[in-house]
Amino acid sequence: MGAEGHADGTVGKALDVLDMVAGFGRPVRFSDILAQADYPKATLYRLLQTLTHQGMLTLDPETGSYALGVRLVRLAHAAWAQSSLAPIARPYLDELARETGETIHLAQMDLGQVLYVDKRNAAKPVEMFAQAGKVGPAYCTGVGKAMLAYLPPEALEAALARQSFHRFTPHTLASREALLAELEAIRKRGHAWDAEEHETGIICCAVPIRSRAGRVMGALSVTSTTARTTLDALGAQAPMIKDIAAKIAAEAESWRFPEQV
Amino acid sequence: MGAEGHADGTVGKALDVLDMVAGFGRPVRFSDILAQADYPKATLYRLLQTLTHQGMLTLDPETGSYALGVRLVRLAHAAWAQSSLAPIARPYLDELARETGETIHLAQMDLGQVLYVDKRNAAKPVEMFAQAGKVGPAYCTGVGKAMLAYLPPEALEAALARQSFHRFTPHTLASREALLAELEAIRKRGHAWDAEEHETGIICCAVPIRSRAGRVMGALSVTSTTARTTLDALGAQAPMIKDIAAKIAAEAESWRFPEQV
DNA sequence: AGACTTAGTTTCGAATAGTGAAACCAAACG
DNA sequence: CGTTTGGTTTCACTATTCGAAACTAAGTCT
Repeated sequence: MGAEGHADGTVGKALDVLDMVAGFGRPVRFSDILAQADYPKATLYRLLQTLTHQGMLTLDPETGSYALGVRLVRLAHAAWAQSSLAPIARPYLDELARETGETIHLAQMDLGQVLYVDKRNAAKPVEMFAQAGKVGPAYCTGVGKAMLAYLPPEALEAALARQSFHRFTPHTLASREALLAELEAIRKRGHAWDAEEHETGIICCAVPIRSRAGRVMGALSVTSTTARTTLDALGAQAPMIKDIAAKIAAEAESWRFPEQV
Repeated sequence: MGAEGHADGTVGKALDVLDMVAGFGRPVRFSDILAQADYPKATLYRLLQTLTHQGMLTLDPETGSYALGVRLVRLAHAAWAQSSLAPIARPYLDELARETGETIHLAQMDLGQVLYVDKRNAAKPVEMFAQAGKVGPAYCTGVGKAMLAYLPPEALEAALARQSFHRFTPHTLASREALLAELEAIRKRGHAWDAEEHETGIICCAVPIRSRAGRVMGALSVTSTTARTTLDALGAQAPMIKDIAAKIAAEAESWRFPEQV
């Protein structure tokens, strides 16, 4: 029915609105949202009221503008702590950052997009969640390709359908075919490159984090610049990165079973 | 109708379930949730299905257990980045941590409870979100009392109604009257103490962060131990803490107006 | 001041979406 | 092989939600 995303039920609509408010990145007034959403005035009004009443949004009575509520932050804490990967990977990321002196990314797949879950920055020791939580494209980032390469066919298909294939740089793989060929190469090689495909001057080496059963749980990458190093030099570190990815995977898996309370 | 919390509409119920899953702090199976929630089987099932379909939950097909979804992490990132206080306060917290060498907390009020939004730890430079996002009681923490003291009457009443007044230590103010008297003292003094009221050996000095109009936006605290310092010594730093709180408030406020896009 | 937008809130009958007891299916158990 | 446990589906009933339209409260303009 709806032109876009099939928001099922009231809950879907409410979450849709929530995303919308989040998308603005600043407090928004009723009419701002009304313009963007194609829900009728009264409906939107009720939706906003419900969300506010539930603490997912807050309405500043002075300016009459909505912002994301604290309940989300609370939920988020749980989500992050629970997301099998992030808390477990923490010490390993620290280690990897220390060893390499480069920027480290930990990412997961989210509907064809890359969601950065944690990050270590060469300069600023532990800078997380100010950057982590962001989303990026899958087809032109190291972590994205590393995950795509090991996705089961149906999931890959679903993910591919959501790629924009925008050409960010001259090196961007801007077609489905080019990407598929690259994914094949990644599987052969065992790790993915980002050869300035997303941003000029930025290169990285990424490996998937996979469960023993082969399920892709996330990806880990070491990022640097062409000014500082080369792909080959980064590649020399691939075995170490893979090793750490394996450790994270192992620990993440062994976490599930002893949950008998 | 419902014995407990008045969850209005389907959205309320869905969010309720979400909280529930978050509360477990680990992947949970259908029946775990069913036991906890008092929704009928079929209803809960549909709710979970919707949430999963929406990406707020993920269902691990292997173990058949639900966990919080990535969409939540994405939303949370936005919530944190947008929560007028947290991102602005970042550099100030760093500064305060450097100056005092103690643990710093930034908190907001969430339905009568204290929600820790950011944290600096004396030992580990920047440890956030692993601790931040947690909630704690308001009546027996420094930040909690600092905020309560400056809440408008109705909000204070609502918050008080939600305090458990559990006696954590011999110093806990375990009654409404004792707390009200203390709040009065805090207003006189301009800052709040935590004199081992929540945990033995832990003391802190907290100040509210208030808008020019007087609205309580959050609170800031410096925490230490009785082994290392005394309340009086902490009190000597109160002016500096207040100063920083004022700076954060000012910057947070000046953020709203230039939003004309 | 009076007329005319603009922004947000409320109403109310019709339509839809949510409800939940009960039936059902599939494993695991004894 | 009958039974329990854990999860999914059905379906008639009804409470919720829908959304056009009416309404209120500020601004603006002339």
